[in-house]
Amino acid sequence: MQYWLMKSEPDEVSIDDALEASDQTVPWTGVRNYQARNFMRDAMQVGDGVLFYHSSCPQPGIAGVAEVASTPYPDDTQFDRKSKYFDPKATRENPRWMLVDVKAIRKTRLVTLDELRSHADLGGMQILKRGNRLSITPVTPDEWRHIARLL
DNA sequence: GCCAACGTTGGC
DNA sequence: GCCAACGTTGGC
Repeated sequence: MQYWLMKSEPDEVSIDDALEASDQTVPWTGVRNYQARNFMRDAMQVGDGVLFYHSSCPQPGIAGVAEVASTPYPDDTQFDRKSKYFDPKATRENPRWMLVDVKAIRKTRLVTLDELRSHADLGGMQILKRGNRLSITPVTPDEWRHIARLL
């Protein structure tokens, strides 16, 4: 069992959108970074805990709790010419981008970046590091427990 | 909209 | 394999 923080732009998929989806589950489409892909493809297990993070919005922060709900499979948007996530170098035989399904468990109060920064125990979180851009990052069990108490 | 940080691309 | 140029991310 591992823990993860996954960023989503609420304009695209918010925690509310995920909760309203069928089975409260959404495919985590659009990741086009190899490190983030590798986490989904190689490291995630069904049932892993997920902090659902809202980014690129007026109030960035942790907005909900979710879990990994599938094994990895190809991200369909890479094959769709009309999608902004289309990748001309990807083929069905040789997909480049893999994803997992994420099942929303519950919406939480918004734990903002400022609040996260105010907790010394969370100082090591990747999301708080300068220049961090990775949309999926591992969360340690200690960080998970600490954040769970804030929610 | 700005811009620092960082990933990717491609010429060499 | 280096590295400059370019593109993207994401908080502010």
